[in-house]
Formats: sequence, C-alpha cells, structure tokens
Amino acid sequence: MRFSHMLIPTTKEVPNDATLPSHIYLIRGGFIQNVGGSGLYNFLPLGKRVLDTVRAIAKEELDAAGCQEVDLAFVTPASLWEESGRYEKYGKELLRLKDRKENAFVLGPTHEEMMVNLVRHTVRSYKQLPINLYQIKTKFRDEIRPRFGLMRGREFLMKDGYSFHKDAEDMKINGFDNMERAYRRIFDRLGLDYRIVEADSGAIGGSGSKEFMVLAESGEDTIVVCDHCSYGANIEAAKRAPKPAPVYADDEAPEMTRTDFHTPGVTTIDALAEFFHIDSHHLIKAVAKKALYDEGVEKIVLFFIRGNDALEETKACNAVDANELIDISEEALRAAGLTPGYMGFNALPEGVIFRMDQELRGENNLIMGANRAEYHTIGVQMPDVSEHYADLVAVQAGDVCSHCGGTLRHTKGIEVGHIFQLGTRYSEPMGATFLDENGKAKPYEMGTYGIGISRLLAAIIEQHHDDRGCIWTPNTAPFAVEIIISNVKKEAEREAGEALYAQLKAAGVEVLLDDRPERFGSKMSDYELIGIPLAVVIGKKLAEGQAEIIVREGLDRVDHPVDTLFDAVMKRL
RNA sequence: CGGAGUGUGGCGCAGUCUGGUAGCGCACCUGCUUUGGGAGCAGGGGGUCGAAGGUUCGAGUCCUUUCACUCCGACCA
Repeated sequence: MRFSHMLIPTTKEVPNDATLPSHIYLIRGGFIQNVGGSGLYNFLPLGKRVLDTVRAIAKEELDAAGCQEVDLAFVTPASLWEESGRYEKYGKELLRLKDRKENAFVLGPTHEEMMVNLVRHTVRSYKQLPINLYQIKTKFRDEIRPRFGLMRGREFLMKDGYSFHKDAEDMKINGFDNMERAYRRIFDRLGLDYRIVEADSGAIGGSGSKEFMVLAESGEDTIVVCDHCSYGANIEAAKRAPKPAPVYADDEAPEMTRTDFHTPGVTTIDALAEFFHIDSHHLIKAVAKKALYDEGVEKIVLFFIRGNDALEETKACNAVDANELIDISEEALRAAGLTPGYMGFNALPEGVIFRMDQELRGENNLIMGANRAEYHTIGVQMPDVSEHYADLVAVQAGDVCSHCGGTLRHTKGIEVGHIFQLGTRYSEPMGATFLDENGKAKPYEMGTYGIGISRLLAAIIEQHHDDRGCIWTPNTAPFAVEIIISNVKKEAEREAGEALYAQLKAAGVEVLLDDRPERFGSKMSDYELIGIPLAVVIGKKLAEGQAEIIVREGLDRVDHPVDTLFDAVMKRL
C-alpha cells in the first residue's frame, strides 16, 4: 500500500478530550475518528486493518477450539428480554426503541437471549450437545459516561460466545475451561501482558467467572494480586484472609462491658477512635445506601463493617440482591428515623435492612452507634445470625492472601475478556430445554464468553507505546514493514524504495511505502506515531550504497547495504 | 442523575466582562524555493458565532429558554 494513496489523517494536535495514550495516538495516528463526541468512532483504513487482524486471530483460535461463528440480528425483540427478566434489570445502558407499529425492540448490548432463542428452536437432544456458538459484532450500550476513546465507547465491537451443555460438569470442562485456554492463546498471540482474575458476575448473572485483565496503569478496574502466589481477583470479588487484630503489648486488648456512652460531636470513625483511644479495628462503621429493585422498589440498607475497612459496593449490592446501590442523603436517613453519625444495628427503625461483614462474626468488645443522637454503644457483641452476614469489604493493599498467606496488592487492569459459568440463568426462564438420555426435558447448562475486540486496540496501545506514538505488537500491526523514501524527488531514492516495495509485496509481505512528497521529518514522525514494527529508510546514505533499518520498539537503527536489504528485512519479520 | 465547565471556518483557540462591519495558529488550495527530524516566501478559499425567542438603531457580546458536548463520581467487553 502506498501512503500517498491511503487515508491516514495524522495530526500534530492532541484532541483536547483525550487523556490516555491509546486515545491520543489512535486519533493522532489516523486509526479512528470521533463522530460528534459521545463515544462513537469511525474506523479509518489503518484502524480497520488492525481491527480485522485482531478479529481474525480471535476467530482462528475460537474455530480451532470447536466454536462456530454465527451472526445474530442486531435489533432484537424486547419480548425476548422480558422472558429472561432482563428488560427491566439491565437499566439505561440498554437502548430501547420502537418500530412504526409501536413494537418494542432493543439494540443488543449482549445476546444471551437471542442465542438461547436460536438454540431452543434448533437443538432438541443431548446428542447435539455440547455446542458453542459465537459472533463478532457491533454492540451498543448507552453508557452513562463514554470516555477514553475505544476503551469505553457506546458502540463497540465485541466477540460474544455462548456454550450449551447437558450438565454442569460438561459446561465446566468443555465450555468454561476450554474457553479459558482459547482465550489464553488469543491474548498470547496478540502480545499482551495480562492476568486472569476471579470476577464478580454482574448483571449477566450466573456464578463462577473470570476476567482477562491487560495490566496497565490506566486501567479502569482495580485488581488485587498476590505477590507470592498466582491469586488474582477483581476488587469486586477479591477475598482475603480475615484481618488480624492489632498487636498489643501484654494483655492490653480492649475489654469493655456493654453500655451506652455519651459521645457528643463524635460522628466519624477517626473521631471515635480518638475519643476512645482505640484502634479503629474495634469500631463498627455503618455505611448507608439506597438499594434499588425492580418495579421502582427502594429500600434503605445499612452495611456494617470494621472501622478500618472500606465497603466494596459490588459485594454490598450482591449481598442485598439489589439491582443497584445509590448514595443516600443525610436528610433521607433522618426521615427514615436514622441518626447519621450514630447508626448501629440495634433498635433499627422499621423498613431498614442491614448486612454485616462476615469477618465481624463472633467478635465482641466492639464500639458502634447506639441509634440515638450523641450515643455510642461499647462492648458490642456480634449476633450469630447467618443471614445477616456477607462479604462486604474491599480488599486493601497489604491484606493477607487467603490462599498462601502472601501479601496482597492493588494494580490496574483493562478488562478485555470475561468468561462466565452461567448455568441455567437464561435457559430456565426462557424454557430452553433438551431431552436427556432418559427422555426428560432439562434446561441447558450454559457458559458465556466475551472479548472486547475494539477495546483491545486501546489495550494494546496502553501497554505498547512510547512518547512518540504506537508500538504495535508483531501480530497486530497494520503493516509488517514501512519503507520511507526520504526525498521522493531524488530518482535514485525513489527507485530503490520502489524496488524493495515490489520485492516485499511479491513475497506476500504487508508493506507500506511512504512515497509522499513530504519532508523527512514529517515522515519519520508519522512513522513513529503509527508504530509499524519495522521500517526501512532510503535516504542520503544511498550514495554509499546503504539504507537504514529501524526497529520501532526502542527506535534502534542500523545501516545495511541496499543490495541485500530484502533478505535483511525478511529475516527480521 | 449529582457537581464543574465549554459551545466561534476541518482542528485548537482569542474576541463576550465594557454591544459598533468576525480574528489568530494549525490544516487546506496555487506558484516558486526547500528535502535526514513536522520548512520558507507570496497569493488564495472557507464561519447560519450550538439552536430558538427577546432587548437594542445595531447582538458572537446583554436577557430568557433549550440542545449538545467535555471533565469529576455510580455501569461494563
């Protein structure tokens, strides 16, 4: 391909809303173009080439793992979503629309319902199972806040796969584990440094899920990793060994008899710790939220955790089985009969539900709000009622790994893949069954598997760039090599460049020839910005029979005789 | 949705407070020179000032309404 004929609108200017390297370089390098803000992007020729490459790698590995590609309708009938119960639950990210006859549709953000519908009409017998279907298709999610370019657009290319099995064991082995292996191969081929972590199952439902996280400082997800073993988890699902009590000299661990204590003006954990001269480990923090349920039902819920812990909102949301948790104002708390700053789980007003962190179970000698103004209760003993307890807290850096006793730390990741063991979450409500060996109808055991194809372009660049631009990994680069003719008006340079270009093309190499009448500086800058792994510069050293070979990673340059350039390039590909 | 801000040629911005004939940089077009790190000179094209309404002799500027986008928090591949 000739640069002069290709639409590659590189710019010097940084788009003012772009903060991440991937966003900046993909725009500046002419890979993508923003469409009227708001998380919509056009893929220009360079971006399309990379996208197709990533897509092709995913397809190859999935097909090799026994999956079959299909292509489902993008506009999907709302009735299917009502069957699964997600029409309401999914929230505003789901773009709902009506046709001219007022029939309701949604733009598919994911396609569990569609795929179950496909299979329930076509698969009847256990003999046809397992089956694993996927598509690579544009999805639409009306994101609350699109940002970071391709990282969180509203429209994006996603591979979504679904497997159907006769029982849970087969789903785990031939579905879930098989996909984990396929995903490893895909991300390995893409050249990414990633980590597989335990994850929350979120809105899609089901149990047992893992995320593939590309490690990058700019990642939107916080992941917890162990510095000693291979444990890794999204903060939303991370576990730790119970937090040990502070170490006290001799027998100075606090002991108290239960009583209410006058604590005027002491409304924060820090103030409380200071007031009683006690480590916040022994305090109970109350975090109030409003939980939202289907059909507009709202409940006030209190979460009780240690004073030195922080609430992990996804865990908390799961603990009360809510669709969503939102913040609640102090006024609303007072209106419900609560006393901000002095809340505890004893003598709670009617209608307020609560959960306590599981690590508090069996503890005593704690201090907690007394549910009346200016009083805290000391010497609190935790009640022994199982349904009140759940895992609620965010694992903190320095906490202890529950697997090996090592130290946990936080790091940031970009979620590029997610695999779920779904079970019968969709097949059952949607009446999708097959006949088993005994002729009995059973719902399919399902797995579901996603890869953010367009997001991967951003993830690759987040991990592979320098201060000049992109550095594509060998298997993802839009071209394998770029030939830069320094000055196209010099016949000799032009001829040497054209000759090498013809040779490489004939050899089947994806090669870009920069034959533009630009100055050398702009061509080099564009090369560095676009980030093709290898370049050959035909320039002023041609007089001595030399050309220059540049490796984008590190920008190392070596001179090489022109007459053996072709072989030298081929050797480096 | 809560908080903050911005809408002016393709892109980035000034002009708005204090109303008086729309400007700068980049990009683009033409010509000449230049060609190893985003060139120089000369000439040129391109803007319903987000939208609607109002005040005024006169509105990019003042008032009202509205829309969109961006940034900081809750969603997810």
